Amino acid sequence: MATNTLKSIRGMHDITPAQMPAWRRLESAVMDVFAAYGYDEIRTPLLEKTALFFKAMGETTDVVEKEMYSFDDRSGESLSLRPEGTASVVRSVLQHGMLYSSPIRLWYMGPMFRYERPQRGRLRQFHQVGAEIFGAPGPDADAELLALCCDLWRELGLQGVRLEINSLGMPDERLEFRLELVSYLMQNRGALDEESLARLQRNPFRIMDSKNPDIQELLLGAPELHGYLGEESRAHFKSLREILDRLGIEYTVNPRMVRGLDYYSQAVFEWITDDLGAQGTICGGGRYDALVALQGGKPWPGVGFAMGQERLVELINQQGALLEEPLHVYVVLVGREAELEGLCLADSLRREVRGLRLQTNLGGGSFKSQFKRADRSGAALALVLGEDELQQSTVVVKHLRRQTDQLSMARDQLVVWLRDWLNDSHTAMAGRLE
RNA sequence: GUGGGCGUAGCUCAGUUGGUAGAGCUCCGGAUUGUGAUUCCGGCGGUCGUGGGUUCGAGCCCCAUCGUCCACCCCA
Repeated sequence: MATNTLKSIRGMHDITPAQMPAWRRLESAVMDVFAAYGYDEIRTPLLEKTALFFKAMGETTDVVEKEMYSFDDRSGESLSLRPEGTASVVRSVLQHGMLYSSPIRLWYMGPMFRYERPQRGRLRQFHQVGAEIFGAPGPDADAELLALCCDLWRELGLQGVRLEINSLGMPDERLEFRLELVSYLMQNRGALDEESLARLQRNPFRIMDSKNPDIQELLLGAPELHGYLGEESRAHFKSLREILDRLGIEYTVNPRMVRGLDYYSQAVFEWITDDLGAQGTICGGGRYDALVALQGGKPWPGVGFAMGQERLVELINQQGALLEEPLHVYVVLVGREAELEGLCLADSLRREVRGLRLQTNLGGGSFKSQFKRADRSGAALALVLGEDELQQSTVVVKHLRRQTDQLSMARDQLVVWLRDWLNDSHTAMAGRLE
């Protein structure tokens, strides 16, 4: 590559044609599953006012504090590329008065941006699929989202994805716990590492899921959040667990799990895999009953999740089945007249044989080189149009993946022949999937 | 923001104690001119990430810088 060729921005990757089968597999499964649950799709702008994310996500979270792509537009207003989807969806739902018909179920998919140091499973432009339910305060809504995730994993053929859940309680319950936790940690501040000390004032909950073993040991003697939960919070969590048990969805309760965004309350959850290195959370979410009010609406219950598409795509490549859509037909055209005739033939075949994927040779070339391209194209069949065929008004059909004699047929028989062939290959495909 | 590994052809990599670059795959062409994926032959393709320094001489040593990967932090 030339030395001064421009490259893409750090942490922002092309999704190349070679990667598309896994992406399409994921996205078509996502659409199927959301359709099965009756969710409506929503798309919001990639840019929002910076203030939106400050309000929604909390000013001291790492994401808004140091990971946002923010800039002033030409009128001097601060805008940011969205670092997540929920804030925008809440904004949109309020702006368009959608809550009046609640409960509503929404899903979205698209790129998000965070200025982080890239590593495995973490990019600066990454993609999320998310869902939100507004206006359903009960644990049945939480459970529905988890069941939906479960269906998606099954649809994608993913193994070894486990569910961890926790309850963060209500804000006032958490506040009381926070005071006790901080005071416990202050008494043992000698045992804290530098990072934990820094978090002590600003975000003490994060100390709970520290990976430092010494800290984990210290926490064994610390107060437990669950002890501070009120009647309502405990009932919500208990009921959620009952529904999950009934649905046969396996989970473990992880009392140390906290989530990085300030707006969560009550039930939170993560779907985790061990097959992706350090960034093993492929889906995370929970309830955020305070968020709508935070953005200036009436208090309104909400619950949702977001999953990382890049992480899912990597899992699909490891263990899922890909959605291949190979070419059916490559048309070999030799000679000026055959090229013209062939373009017309291709045109009518695409129109008359529904679902046919057909490519014509471009740029001429010998029979030899055109067959080479036909082979590389992945097509199952080659149609050949040369001088001989032109004269006889025929076309040659050759199987590229099977050892059979090629056959020559009249041009007007081709449509019927191809329809039959396509039909047969579909039933053969279906047979293999059974 | 912190730590470590790595940057040589489009891809995967080799390059021995410093002596002015190689392989495999891919791509293009050919093996008596209408048939691919096997085989054989040939060809295209690199100022060795970039900029300095040491040296008669640097892909190799030193410094800086950028990129990339992995981990921390954080998160999906």
